[in-house]
Amino acid sequence: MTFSIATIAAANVATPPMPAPQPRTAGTVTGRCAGCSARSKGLCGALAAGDLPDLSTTSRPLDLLSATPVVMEGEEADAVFTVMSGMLKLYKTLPDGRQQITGFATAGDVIGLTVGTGYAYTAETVTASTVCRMPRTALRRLMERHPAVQGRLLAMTSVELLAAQDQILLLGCKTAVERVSSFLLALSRRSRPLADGTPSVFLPMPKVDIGAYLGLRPETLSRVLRKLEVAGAITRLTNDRIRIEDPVALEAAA
Amino acid sequence: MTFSIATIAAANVATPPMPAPQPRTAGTVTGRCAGCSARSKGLCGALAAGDLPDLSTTSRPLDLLSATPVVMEGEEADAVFTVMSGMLKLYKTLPDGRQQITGFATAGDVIGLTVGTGYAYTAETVTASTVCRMPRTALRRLMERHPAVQGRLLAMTSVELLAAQDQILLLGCKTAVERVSSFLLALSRRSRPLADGTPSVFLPMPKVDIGAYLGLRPETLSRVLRKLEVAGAITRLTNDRIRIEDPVALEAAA
DNA sequence: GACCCGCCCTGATCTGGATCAACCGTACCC
DNA sequence: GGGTACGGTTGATCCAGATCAGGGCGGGTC
Repeated sequence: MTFSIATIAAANVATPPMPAPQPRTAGTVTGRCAGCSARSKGLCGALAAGDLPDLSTTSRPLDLLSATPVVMEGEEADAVFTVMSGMLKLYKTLPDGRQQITGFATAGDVIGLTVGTGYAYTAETVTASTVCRMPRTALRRLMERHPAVQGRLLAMTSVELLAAQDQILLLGCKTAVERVSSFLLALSRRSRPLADGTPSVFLPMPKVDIGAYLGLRPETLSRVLRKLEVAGAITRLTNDRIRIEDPVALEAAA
Repeated sequence: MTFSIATIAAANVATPPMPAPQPRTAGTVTGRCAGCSARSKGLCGALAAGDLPDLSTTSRPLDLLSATPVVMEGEEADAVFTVMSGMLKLYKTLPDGRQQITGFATAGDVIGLTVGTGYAYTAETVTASTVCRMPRTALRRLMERHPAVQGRLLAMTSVELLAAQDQILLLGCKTAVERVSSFLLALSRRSRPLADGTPSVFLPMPKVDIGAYLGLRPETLSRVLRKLEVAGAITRLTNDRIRIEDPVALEAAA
């Protein structure tokens, strides 16, 4: 039986870099958020520097090993999490165990938002990650005190909705080759090119997870990647990095 | 060539009940929104009765025939529409013409919301419908004047996101029988049962549209409905109405 | 009335991706 | 080192749903 850290905060937390619970001295606490790498992203970007104490007193960073559940579908949603580093997968599960990954979360993404009382999906780290936990009550208070937070929340939710509708189009209409090509292109737009300028994508998650995101079996994904490689559209540098050789060809395939 | 009424307001508007542009007499205008059947839903539900003039002066109802486009994917998003009656389909189109319906909109739903400058999908009536048009600038002003509107917007967007994620699960994992069963159950939860108390669903849209929503061909949909009928789970009363005979069996199939 | 057209249904066949099975390379552990 | 477990790849086969084809029916028009 696994428990999510939403309810059992001590589970699966990496030992060395976890900061011990800090006293609420304003100085220390403001400094923590001020130096945060995700400071300008997520919900926190909606706040001015002067408002940081409101964040620091309620939020707490957590360093997590890979394969650690953060929130569990259906569990009571008592906190939201901002990803500071690493990558998580978000997925839904059918009663018989089939899983559909609805998205991957990286730095700046906020997970655990919900309209009801329970989380809508399970979130689990795919690499070692750092997330920042904020209780739901604190988020509510933050929204009341800072209307800009609500606006940011609306903008983020709208962007997620757009992405979800694109995914619906992908799953409902596209072939395996089109799905993989679309996926690689979408990732390459969000990542830095290699030193020589050619675009590349980093795939830290296992192939079975990419398949579960695209509605494909890992065998099919493997075959499609090989086909794209033979066609000269991509090169597989390592198991977790692909170089895009011909973005135009990929675009045509997507 | 078709044009959406977002840009050409006079096209495809039904002749008789279309109210002529009204003078801005506060009385008339407040009355229009006060008597609106969608008054408590959509964005308008976030406003108190005293604030109705803010709505009435900027919104305008439109009666539309079936198969009328309201917004077109990619077109400049200069207005949002609240559905007052009827039904619309929302869909995305691939370059080669394949279409994926992302949802159906009924009374109270708001269409045309977007984060960017262009609409994210095409919306088209499937039955004769009445929608209420509000320019985007008016919505922006309304949000500034009434913070509750923004909250309502956030709630509505979040609910849509949940629905989109459920649809991703459906398209990514489920079989044809599971998709159709899930669809019928979801609809039956939102509709009134028949006079004798048994639940039923109303399907005014053509079968090809239901298929495009569920990621199935119409032939497959037809076969699945027949199979469910033979199994005793449903009865097809007319072409556009189905009675749910055995909700438990449907639940099991979904 | 006769005709047409769009929607729906049903049967026959095809196929893209799933499934089943085997193998390989790498990481980890004793 | 050897053993083992896991992720990834490849090949062979299968099948759910797509595609192709034909026919029925109801509504609209002349």
